Amino acid sequence: MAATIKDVAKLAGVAISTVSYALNNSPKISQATRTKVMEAARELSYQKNGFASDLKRTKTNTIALILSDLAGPYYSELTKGVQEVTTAHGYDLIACSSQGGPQSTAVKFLKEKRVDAAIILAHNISDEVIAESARKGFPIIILDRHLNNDYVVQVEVDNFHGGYVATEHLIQQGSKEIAFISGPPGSHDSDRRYSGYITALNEHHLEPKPKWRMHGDFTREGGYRATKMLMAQGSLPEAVFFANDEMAIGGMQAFKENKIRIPEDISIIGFDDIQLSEFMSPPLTTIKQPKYEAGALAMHLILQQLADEEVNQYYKLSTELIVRKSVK
Amino acid sequence: MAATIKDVAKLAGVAISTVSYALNNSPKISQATRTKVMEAARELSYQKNGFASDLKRTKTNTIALILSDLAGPYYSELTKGVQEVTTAHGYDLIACSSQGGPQSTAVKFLKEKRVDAAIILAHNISDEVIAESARKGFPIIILDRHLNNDYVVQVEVDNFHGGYVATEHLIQQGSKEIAFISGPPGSHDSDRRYSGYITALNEHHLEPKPKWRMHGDFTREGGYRATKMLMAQGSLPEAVFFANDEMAIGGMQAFKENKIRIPEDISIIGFDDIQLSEFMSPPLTTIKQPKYEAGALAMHLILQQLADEEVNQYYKLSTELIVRKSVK
DNA sequence: CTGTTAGCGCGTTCAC
DNA sequence: GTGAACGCGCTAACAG
Repeated sequence: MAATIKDVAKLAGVAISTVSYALNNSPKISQATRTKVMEAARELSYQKNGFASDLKRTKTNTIALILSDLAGPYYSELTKGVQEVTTAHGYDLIACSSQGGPQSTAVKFLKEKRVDAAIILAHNISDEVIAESARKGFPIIILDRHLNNDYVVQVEVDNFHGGYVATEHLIQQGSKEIAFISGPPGSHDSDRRYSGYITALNEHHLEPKPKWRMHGDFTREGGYRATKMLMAQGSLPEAVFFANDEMAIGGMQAFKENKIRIPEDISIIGFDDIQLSEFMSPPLTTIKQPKYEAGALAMHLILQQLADEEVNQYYKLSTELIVRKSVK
Repeated sequence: MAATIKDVAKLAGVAISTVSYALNNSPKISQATRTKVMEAARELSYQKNGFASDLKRTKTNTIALILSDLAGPYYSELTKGVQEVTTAHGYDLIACSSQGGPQSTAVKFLKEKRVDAAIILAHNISDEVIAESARKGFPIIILDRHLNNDYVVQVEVDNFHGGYVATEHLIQQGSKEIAFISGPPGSHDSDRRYSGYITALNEHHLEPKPKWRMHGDFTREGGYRATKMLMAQGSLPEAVFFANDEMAIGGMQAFKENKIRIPEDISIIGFDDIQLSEFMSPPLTTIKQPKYEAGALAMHLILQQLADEEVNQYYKLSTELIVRKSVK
């Protein structure tokens, strides 16, 4: 059905290679021939098969942004950073999801050399898969974990410091009993934020209590459930540090249902500074991540590596406390 | 650097075709040989080149979801609908952006046969590009426009009826002077909503006034600017129908800055029911689109077409009025 | 100079 | 279980 280069050659009455040269603007071809070829191509509405040329060129010119869930509340600022740099340098960008584990689209693209590089922000992709895919000439940037691999570069937000600052802020504002709602088990980001929390408590000689630690999973429902469990314990902490904003929003919902007022009865702080935060009532105090910068940096690092330049293996970006109204 | 099937064949001491069969679990290969091959593959950490096999198979097994902006506030419910159906049927899904016009990743993937089908929700892709890409055996579903083409199927939300219901609701609640803030020029969705608005006005013998019509562009800033312009006219309408929620949110901001209270001083209604709407203060009354359903339906239609089944050329899904607190 | 021949990239699949 | 053609386009080397 669809026309191939062969058909165009036949119609134009020239050799296949001539068509290729003409269509790729090689100076070898005369204007007359070029026009003839173009016309034939138009007539057959010929479109080259992208795979065939990628195959030959062993270069796809496209970068994959791998997210745990395409539909998720993923970081649009980050995507914007990636996208802008990508486009500015003439590369193509595709986003794919790692849902489905080893069968996922993400894994397929990572392994089968379908892209020239990848940026990964997908906690549900295993370290092994990344390690297996990493190879010379195929830069991978990871945004959500540590991994020691020569071919993998890490761009990390300073989660530890963010967690520390959040907790410190709660303490400064007068809280002593501070709960922590974590992300999914094994989440590197959540763990680092927790470390910051613990460190801040320790510095102020406050004791971290196990009952003030609940597990969420970075979702709104998870935050809601964890908060309900917190309340079920009978006594309430003075403040809660949610490991991300989504969970904080779920928590606010839970508190509201139990007529617990924020910040009068309890202080709340989140992490991420997602768009919704400032629209909550009260607006959510949180830790802002430089997401746009992270995305842009990741993409820059890829470009440098594709250009065979040396880059460091590790980059850390700092966070910022955004004070709004959810902390007393 | 990277190992090819040839290397595996050499190491395993078998023919290239044998490796291919073994790796694809063909019954033609004995268990012993299969194991030998697998081992060689592992040793070389062989990964097939996805393009080569797609090329040969002339099938990619992947579907493209084309959005106007990967970073935009795109419809995550829609994506979820698409994603779930796609995954359930063993297809892969990639999302790409049409930013950059004819040079965009979206256009490249559409034209160069890099995917088996596409779902388009990207007002900045031209009808021509779609028409040029449409061909037998390459299903395209469009969610945001009309287009008469044998190879293109349309899934549309009933924008006309949504616009009608929104306006009707404002009228029922006592408004007579109703402004309409439109989307970007040429937006099919916006136009249909506008028609619904006009029809409702007419039915109630209310006259649409040009001064109550402003142009936004579906962004928050656009809604903000349009609203400022509306206010600059001196007199205010009793209600405003924003062609989407993002603009309504921008509008609310503008009203707030001018100390105009919602809904006491002016009623507001949006369109889309994006996540933020219910968190606004006051919560935004709006028209909900069945986005998940639209996505799932689009993907189902693709599967049917890939299976060579006949499908209709046009599907319409209905909208729903969500009453919250922004209308008096 | 213009345009052609031939081989390549890598994996799949048919005929033997 | 193997050899070889094939999918489609690119490009070095060569002939006109």
